[in-house]
Amino acid sequence: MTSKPRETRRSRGRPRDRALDREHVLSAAVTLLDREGPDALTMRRLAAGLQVSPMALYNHFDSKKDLLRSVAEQLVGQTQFSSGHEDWRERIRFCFRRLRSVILAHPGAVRLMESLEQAPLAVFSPMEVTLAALETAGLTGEPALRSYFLLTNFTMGQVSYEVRGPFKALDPARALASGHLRGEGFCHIEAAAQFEHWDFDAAFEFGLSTIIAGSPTDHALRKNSSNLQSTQFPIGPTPIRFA
Amino acid sequence: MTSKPRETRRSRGRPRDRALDREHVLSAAVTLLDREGPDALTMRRLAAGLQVSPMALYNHFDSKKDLLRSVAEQLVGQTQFSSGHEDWRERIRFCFRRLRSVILAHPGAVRLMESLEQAPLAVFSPMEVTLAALETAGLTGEPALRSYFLLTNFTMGQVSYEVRGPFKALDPARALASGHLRGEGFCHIEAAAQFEHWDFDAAFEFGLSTIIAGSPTDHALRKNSSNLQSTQFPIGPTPIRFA
DNA sequence: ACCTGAACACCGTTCAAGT
DNA sequence: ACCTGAACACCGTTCAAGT
Repeated sequence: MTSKPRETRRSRGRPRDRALDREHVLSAAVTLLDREGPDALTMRRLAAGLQVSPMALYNHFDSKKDLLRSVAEQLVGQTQFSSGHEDWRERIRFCFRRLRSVILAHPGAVRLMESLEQAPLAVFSPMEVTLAALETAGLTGEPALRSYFLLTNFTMGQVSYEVRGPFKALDPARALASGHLRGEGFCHIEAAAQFEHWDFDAAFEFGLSTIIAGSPTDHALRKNSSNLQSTQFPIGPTPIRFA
Repeated sequence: MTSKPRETRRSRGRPRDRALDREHVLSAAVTLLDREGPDALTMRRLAAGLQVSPMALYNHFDSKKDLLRSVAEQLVGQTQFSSGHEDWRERIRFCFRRLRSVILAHPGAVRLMESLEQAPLAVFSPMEVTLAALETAGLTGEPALRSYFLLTNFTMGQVSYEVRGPFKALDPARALASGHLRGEGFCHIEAAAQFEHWDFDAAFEFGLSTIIAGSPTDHALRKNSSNLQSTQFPIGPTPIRFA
């Protein structure tokens, strides 16, 4: 796993080639997560991959929780959420497209992040970018926080849904078998199930646009939503895709 | 744990008072989840609470996964998402307020549901209600699905954030210590941290209203968003609270 | 300071056995 | 048909010991 030889390049005489350091452990953890999923990311298997005793990890991390949080931290912490777009709307779109992209690039990271009870600090970077963008649009204080809240919760919710494979459970036969949809039937769901290919990118862009258009900015308050028609549907540039 | 004596009341002679049935196990699982959280919900502890061998549970559930999914199923399956409101907007609000409420009433259910790889069938009940409501507003097909998607992802995202205690990690000192917010500083977050009481109910209602107002219904398309000002901010009736 | 091996208290689940 | 106890292959983590 990550056979990078780890040249010990600081102060050549003494430091004793230690087998581990945080960075090395974290990169091994990410590749383990990517290859075998979040359930495989255990202290013992990670240590085995590093050819080290399980207890060696505890010299660099307080606990498994600490390690998992650090993995999440590293993933979102190394991505750039700010951009130079003039339009504050584009800055917000860029930010959340990036957030979605990092996580989709590491599908196991979704369940990992959901399992954390403390969010990693790095998630505050998108928050800062968004609040700054909204401020230039004249939106501050609690209303701005609510818009940020709406954006981030929608994004994380969609990504979570997306990574799980959305309609895996949408088999009408299964739905029929259970008695849960008794009252209202489920004819609309049956109709919906016919969309066999669901365009997540478009759904995501729709969500962003809807939320941005719905933010009570100065602009929106003064001109009585003159550009509603144009900001509601535009799909914009295609979202960032990872290689 | 749930000392209900379980009168065996069907066909009095024969059926042998079996120690367990699905319903009994599930109710014990819910109380265990509520009292000690999702991590405590193990097969062994659940069995111990029921004074039964761990393996006895496997006569009623295929696996732990099956049991956990059934717990989620029971929680959201027993709530009524449809209502008789005339306004389709109110029907949608009612539906998602209910969804939020059930889950908030069992905070451990958030991590539980996030840990499932297959969603329980019962989550399709809100879907059916929403698609039906949107249809009366003239919205069908893929646009309707997108609006549903936006609503449910926002709701689940907010609930998840809400249950975790949102600003637990928003200590500016911690944020300063890490180098992650180097580029842009984090003055906006610092300002935001001053809101020491965050109104989740209001944030949720704002989200619902924004999404509903942003749905491209017949109505919105014909009248050029005449009621935008009034539908964007209204908080509406107070959300459902559980006893 | 960093790593190890043995040990402890837990997991989910298989299996053979009981009724 | 339903339940049990013993056993297996795993966990995270403590601890005493090595260098």
